[in-house]
Amino acid sequence: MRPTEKPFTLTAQKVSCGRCCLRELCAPIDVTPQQEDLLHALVKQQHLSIRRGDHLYRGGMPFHSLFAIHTGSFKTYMLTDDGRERVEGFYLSGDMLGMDGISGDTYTLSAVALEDTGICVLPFHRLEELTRESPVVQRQFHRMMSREILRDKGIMMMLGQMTAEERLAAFLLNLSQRYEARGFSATELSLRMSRQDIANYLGLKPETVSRLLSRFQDDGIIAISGKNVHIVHIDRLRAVLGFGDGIYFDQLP
Amino acid sequence: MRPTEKPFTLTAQKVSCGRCCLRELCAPIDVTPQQEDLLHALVKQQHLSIRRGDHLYRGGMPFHSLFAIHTGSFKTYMLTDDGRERVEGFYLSGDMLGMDGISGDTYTLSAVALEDTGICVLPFHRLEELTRESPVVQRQFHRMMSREILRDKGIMMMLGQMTAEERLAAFLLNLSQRYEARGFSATELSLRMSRQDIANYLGLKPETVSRLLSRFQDDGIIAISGKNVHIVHIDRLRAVLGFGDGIYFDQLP
DNA sequence: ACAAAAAAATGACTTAGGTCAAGCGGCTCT
DNA sequence: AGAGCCGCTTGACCTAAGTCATTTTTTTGT
Repeated sequence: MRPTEKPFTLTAQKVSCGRCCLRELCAPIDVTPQQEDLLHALVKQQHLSIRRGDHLYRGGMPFHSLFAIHTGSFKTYMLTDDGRERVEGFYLSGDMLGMDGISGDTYTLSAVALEDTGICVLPFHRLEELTRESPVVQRQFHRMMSREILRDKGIMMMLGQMTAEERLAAFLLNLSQRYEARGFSATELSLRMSRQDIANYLGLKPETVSRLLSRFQDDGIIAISGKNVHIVHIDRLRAVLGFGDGIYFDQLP
Repeated sequence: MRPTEKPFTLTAQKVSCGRCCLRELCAPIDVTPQQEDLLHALVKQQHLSIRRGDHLYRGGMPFHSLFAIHTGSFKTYMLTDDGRERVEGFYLSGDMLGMDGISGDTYTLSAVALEDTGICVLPFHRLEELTRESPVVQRQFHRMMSREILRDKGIMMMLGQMTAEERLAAFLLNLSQRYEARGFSATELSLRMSRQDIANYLGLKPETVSRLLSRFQDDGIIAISGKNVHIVHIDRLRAVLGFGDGIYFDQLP
């Protein structure tokens, strides 16, 4: 079932970890420089490079750490009993991975790199220690977990009541928003994931995603060239959702 | 849009709170009696009685507490921009409510009682204090939040790739499992929520839910009488999902 | 740089579930 | 207790999205 590939190893490396990889924990509030130093000390200890197609973790592996994405992007998925996969989300630089592992002793999802990536390892027991010492860091960590819950509620909303067209529009707008928050263009998207993955994530079939992308292009809303999507009329894309603006189905910063 | 009803007030009452209402925090592990006392001291402070149809909290209200359901059941929902509601979940005695409020300063969902209920209030800042003092309680709280995340991933899975028939079977089996975990019959379910709510939760239309319940009954799998469902052949209900047993789409204990 | 393989696009047709409409029955309220 | 209302059920029909099949494009490995 699982493709053979090199086993999961913690390849410690000397990679400088900018503050971006702690966006979720530090931002958006008043972590004092001192506390920030603590966080950076924590995260600076271990770094990993995960190549495109390799796994950061797999469902069933013992849980020990959370991971902050320094560069690159991941998809997470869950395996069904009959071996098919269900894509649960796409994570970009600054996002935190691994929270699905906290409740048990093992990770529940699997995380696979969509491109060559650099990630920071946060040993969970160290993070817990730190949150016991600093109420501010504690609160920030709790916010982070709660945000993941909200994110999921948003996706449930989408899967529960949006049409295929609305889902795809919401997906593109969400990506646009997140790219923008990272300082990239909000209208020039580079889709790192396959149409298959997009379809799976949105609860659709690849053919439907293909058709809809073509339709959006024919309507002049977007221009596609392979993995690159140019959003020509972001307002018309918003209009597909039937309301002006706001947050779509996934509020990750 | 919102029906007028008595405003949200913290009607402190003298209700004895059995340990059941802290299932999520204490169970299943080794909280020492001492720590358990701390938790109970925390939770014993405030109790609420919420009548059927009344709200425990509403999206937009300032966040201050988590709530443990002592008796009764709730549904949570989110309002869409155009005022329709999306049912996010059903919560039974022992379940924890309000985690959607942690990430912001306000609750995001709304929680409405499906019957007359008794709930315990856990002021969040007190809970955070407590988790700073006790690593065991801290870990347990983190597990609880992570379990909520997993629960949502499970629902996403359902909404993303199950047929209507599978969703309804999963819903019934999930309820059965949770009733059983609370010491009730696994085969005699009393549905506290409307067909509308079930449909909305499952991403279906009420007519479809009705038809499927009738079909399950015609097939002899269940026997329905209004809100009461008797599961006649739980194995055949499991077979609808295409695999033997296990956990369905929602692992709340 | 080329060939093979995988991914994506497109068309024809099917179907699960939605929509609309009508009748039934069990609660709620006075 | 009885009237009225709302929620539930059921039927007939429709449509959005899925399925299957074919072609085109992109990616990958030598």
